[in-house]
Amino acid sequence: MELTERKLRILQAIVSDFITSAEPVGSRTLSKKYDMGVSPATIRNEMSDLEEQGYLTHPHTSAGRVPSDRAYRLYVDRLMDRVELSESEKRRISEHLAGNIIELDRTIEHAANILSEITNLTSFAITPKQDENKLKYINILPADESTVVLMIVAESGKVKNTVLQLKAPYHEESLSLLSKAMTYNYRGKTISDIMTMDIIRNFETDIEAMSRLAESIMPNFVKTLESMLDINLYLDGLTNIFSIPEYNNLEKAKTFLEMVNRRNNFKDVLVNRDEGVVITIGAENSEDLMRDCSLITATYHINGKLVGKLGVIGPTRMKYDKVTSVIEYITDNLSRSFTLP
Amino acid sequence: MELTERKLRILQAIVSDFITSAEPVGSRTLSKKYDMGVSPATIRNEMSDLEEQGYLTHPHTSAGRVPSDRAYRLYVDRLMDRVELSESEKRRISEHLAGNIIELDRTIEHAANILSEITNLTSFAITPKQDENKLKYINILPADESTVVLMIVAESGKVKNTVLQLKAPYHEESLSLLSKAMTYNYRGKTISDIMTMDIIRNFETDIEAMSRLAESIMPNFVKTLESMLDINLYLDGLTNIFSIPEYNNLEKAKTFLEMVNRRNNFKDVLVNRDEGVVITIGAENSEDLMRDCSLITATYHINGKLVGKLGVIGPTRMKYDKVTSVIEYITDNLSRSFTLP
DNA sequence: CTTAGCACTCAACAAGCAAGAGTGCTAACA
DNA sequence: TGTTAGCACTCTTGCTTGTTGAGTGCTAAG
Repeated sequence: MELTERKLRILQAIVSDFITSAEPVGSRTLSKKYDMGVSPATIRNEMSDLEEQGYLTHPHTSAGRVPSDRAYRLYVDRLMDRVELSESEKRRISEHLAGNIIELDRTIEHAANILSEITNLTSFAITPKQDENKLKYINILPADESTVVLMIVAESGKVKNTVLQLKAPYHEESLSLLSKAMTYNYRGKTISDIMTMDIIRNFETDIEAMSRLAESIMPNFVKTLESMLDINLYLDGLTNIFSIPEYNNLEKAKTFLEMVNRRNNFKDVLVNRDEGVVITIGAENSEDLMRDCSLITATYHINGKLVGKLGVIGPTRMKYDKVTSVIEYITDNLSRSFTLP
Repeated sequence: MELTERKLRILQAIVSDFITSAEPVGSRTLSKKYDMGVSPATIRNEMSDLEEQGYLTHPHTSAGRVPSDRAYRLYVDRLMDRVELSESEKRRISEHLAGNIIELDRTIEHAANILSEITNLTSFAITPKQDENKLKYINILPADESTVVLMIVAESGKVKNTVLQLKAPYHEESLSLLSKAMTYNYRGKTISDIMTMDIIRNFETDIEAMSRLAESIMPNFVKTLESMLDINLYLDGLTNIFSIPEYNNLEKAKTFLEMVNRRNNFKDVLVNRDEGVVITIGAENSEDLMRDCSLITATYHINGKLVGKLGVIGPTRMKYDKVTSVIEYITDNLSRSFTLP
């Protein structure tokens, strides 16, 4: 039941032709454009076999053939070639990601940005899960008579701050004391540890002023920690779908946009994907709404540990070779710039 | 050329009917549904007059009448009634905006959120311009052997921080010295002053270690200030347009989404609008792409000064009365929660 | 096994037609 | 003078029908 050399060649021709033209491809076109050395009739016979084996489908009797998910899978696994990015593309990418400031979130946003521009698809990126991230220190700084800034710094370099409105004025010394006490207590613990264990309740101190301060700050400390756990999702190139023939009817465009806009749902899908480059084609996606889409993701690393993801979503007919190369190139770049020397 | 009482009543009926039905309204429907006390024929005569005066249009000979921009303008200025929000809506809004933590950006995002949910339109919000905002202090904190966190606090309570990767290790004392020196220099100055004037170049110090540190930090200080000036734009309910008949063809939906997605352009439009509740209808909008849309914005205040904006964009056929009330209610709430007691 | 030839199928487009909604006008009425 | 009924007219919408072109499947010959 293995495919012959010729069948493979025909299949490859059909897939690449359909990927660029979006039109069902017929036997005549095939034999002309790709000089296969055989006549259309022969190709028809072969195509008929391929259809029987589930690699091709037939929108209707008198239309050409269209690759099935299975054909794309074969194409991705065995037929497609690596694509080397052009110099100008490489330059564009590095320029977008450059900068000696490590601004994690912004850099990732830019990565999603450039990805959608180069691929003309809808791109996305998520920031790493932070739950294994350890706290480095906590700082509470004065801002106003009754306003303070709570600042939490994690070992990864992630910083989060919240402006807090206190009910009463405070003493600056209490602030720095409390900062030190909290840092002493929580340093080196992971964020999720702090959240799940009961250490927060047990935070007690004998110094009266500090204890009152702690009372109003602790709940917000927890909230801020919580928000540090949040995974950010960046989407870009949403309107690109309008130039893709697959979405040239309202119903489909709507479905697509609504699917991607269910951000939490979409985040979950991304979080649960494996590391490395992962391609899921059409019905291989577990989500019903994604059955007509292909998803390509790759992972980037921060200091070789924390893992975030980046990728594109689009119709099953997409330039798998090119897109994969771009995504890999970008995630490599990201990992490198997020790794301290 | 003043409109008679009856013409006004007819116009009001047409506008409200069309706003809910989205169908051209004919004379027969009008006299039946809104018992005007006159026959369809009479109404036809009146409608004919109204059309002559530019309040109504005619998609084609045998269709009902459709209100023009001018009719909506009249409706908004004179005919529409205030709408009181339901208790449950009020509750939903306050719940969304509640919280004793002042997290400016997040609260504003939530506001845009609830606005689109209640109105079923596309909503947006922008954060205030920060250029009149004065610096309160600057803090440079240690994070790693060669990493520091630069933190800038403005008088409004706005906080911004950047993680900086230094080329060489530093002394903690130099950090706190530099923080103090910078604070001393820039406190009380507005952000745009600092950026435009030359004070940055002139930042000099005799202490050797500090000066080297300052050299690598100053450029990033400027960048961070720059990013503080950035106005954030939050959009929500984009996919709502798919349930609006006006956008039930691909071309229009595409145009709409692309217009809103040109974020910088859209930001500019918003920034340049007047304070208070502003309604612009169809061709009243200066932007070409917005000629088919109406825009309603209102302003909220932070501590009675800094001004941000919130609003919706949708087809000219929208529930002006309801939407205006919701927007006003939300901005009032925002202003109140952003004002320290 | 490959190929030429031919009948067959189906989508897409255009043209024609009927039904329905709504108007504009005219003439009669209060 | 304002209001109304009646009627012809217009235009959209949906339906049907016919035509064209692309492409297939099958058969028989090379």
